[in-house]
Amino acid sequence: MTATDATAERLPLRERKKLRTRQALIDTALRLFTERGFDGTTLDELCDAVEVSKRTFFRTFPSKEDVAMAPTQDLWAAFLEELEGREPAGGTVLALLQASLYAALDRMTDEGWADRVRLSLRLTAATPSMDARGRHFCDRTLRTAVALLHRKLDLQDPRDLRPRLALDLLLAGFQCALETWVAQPGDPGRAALVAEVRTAFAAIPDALTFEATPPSA
Amino acid sequence: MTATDATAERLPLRERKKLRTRQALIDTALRLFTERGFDGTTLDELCDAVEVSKRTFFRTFPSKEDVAMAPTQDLWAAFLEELEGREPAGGTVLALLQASLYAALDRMTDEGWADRVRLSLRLTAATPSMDARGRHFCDRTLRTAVALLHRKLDLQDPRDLRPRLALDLLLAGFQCALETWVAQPGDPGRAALVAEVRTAFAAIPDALTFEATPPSA
DNA sequence: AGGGTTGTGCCACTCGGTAACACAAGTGAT
DNA sequence: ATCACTTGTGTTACCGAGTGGCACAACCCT
Repeated sequence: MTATDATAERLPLRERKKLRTRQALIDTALRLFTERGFDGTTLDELCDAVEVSKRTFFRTFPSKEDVAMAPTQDLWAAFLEELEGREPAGGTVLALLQASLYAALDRMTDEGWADRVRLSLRLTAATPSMDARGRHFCDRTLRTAVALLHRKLDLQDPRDLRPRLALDLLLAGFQCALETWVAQPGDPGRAALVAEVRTAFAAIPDALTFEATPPSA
Repeated sequence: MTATDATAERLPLRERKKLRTRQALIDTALRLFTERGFDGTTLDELCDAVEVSKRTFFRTFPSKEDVAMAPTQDLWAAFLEELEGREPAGGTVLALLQASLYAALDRMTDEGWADRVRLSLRLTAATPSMDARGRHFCDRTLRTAVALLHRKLDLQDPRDLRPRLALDLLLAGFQCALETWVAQPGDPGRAALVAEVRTAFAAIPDALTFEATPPSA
């Protein structure tokens, strides 16, 4: 319907159908989960609403949690693609990573993307099992990216922790940005998110030198 | 049997029994999960082995995953206590956090602790649902610590990201240390883990300034 | 010893997730 | 158009995690 249409214009009919039910599942899931809560919605109800069998659901998504986290997962997939496409040429690794993330954000041109991400994040914050799953996914992406960096930078020592730590910083900053963005009133769009990301990234260097002065002093 | 004995010397009989079955569940779970795999072991089998009803299991642990992650959770609880007990007095926040973690590690004096953690981590690495749950727990600890820091440092701006980022760095470094430690041959003890932590923490400043030089140059 | 409290075992149940198999729908040929 | 072939879907039956309710036993206090 909304997101994948541009890229799926001329696919075989079968594939288009699959994408349509996939998108319907995502949208309906976000709606139902938001209305009745994640645990308050059974998979059967969701499948009834979309008129799909439970079997089909699990062919499309690996778990109940994943259907509501598709929007953010798209972003991370784009991030990995961007990182893959970039060549290291001067500047810090952290800057390279940040540039990839900005580019990935720029690619999320879909109309409802920001709203879906917002719904998804609110659900994640309210649902432990979704939170857990989300962090697991994040970590898998991080590991893929670490391996990619090691390859791209041609690092001799596989135990060199610097790429890993840089990625952790990127992730931490982005998480912060997402949290403040999703807490904003109204429906701030993608641009507002990018602004938050810039703020968060700007705070990174200070985090190391941040002095622990006692409050009385 | 092993860990909580020192502190539980003279508790009411009922509490001691509870702790004993708890410890038995942890040890048996680590053994069974390691032998047959996490998914290859049903809760019924575990409960039969410990001679406890499934109902009792869920009164002791909130999920099947948690029983195998108790050792690390003990460490994080100790970390929070240490952080709570320390007063900020000069030095960076990051150093304060690192000191708390070292102190928490020093408190894990239990004989089998290192071995249990190793088993637990290997299981976690091999079991997605355990990994997810573990990261969720880590994040909850992080949030508690962030709130604690904001209170202790008497920060005016609740959106100040520096404590959060510093904690993320601490966590990232510790995760790195755990991974390399658990991959070491033999059964390195707690001291070896502390050494790995020092190495990882030493790499943190470099992560920011790490240059992305192309491999050809 | 006896009454109150608290943990435990058993039973039945819901729901997420999977396997097997039959069937319908899309695809590509003649 | 129609035929075989491939591929996605629905149905049924099932397993295992996790929960609620209730009776019962074990501990604790006096």
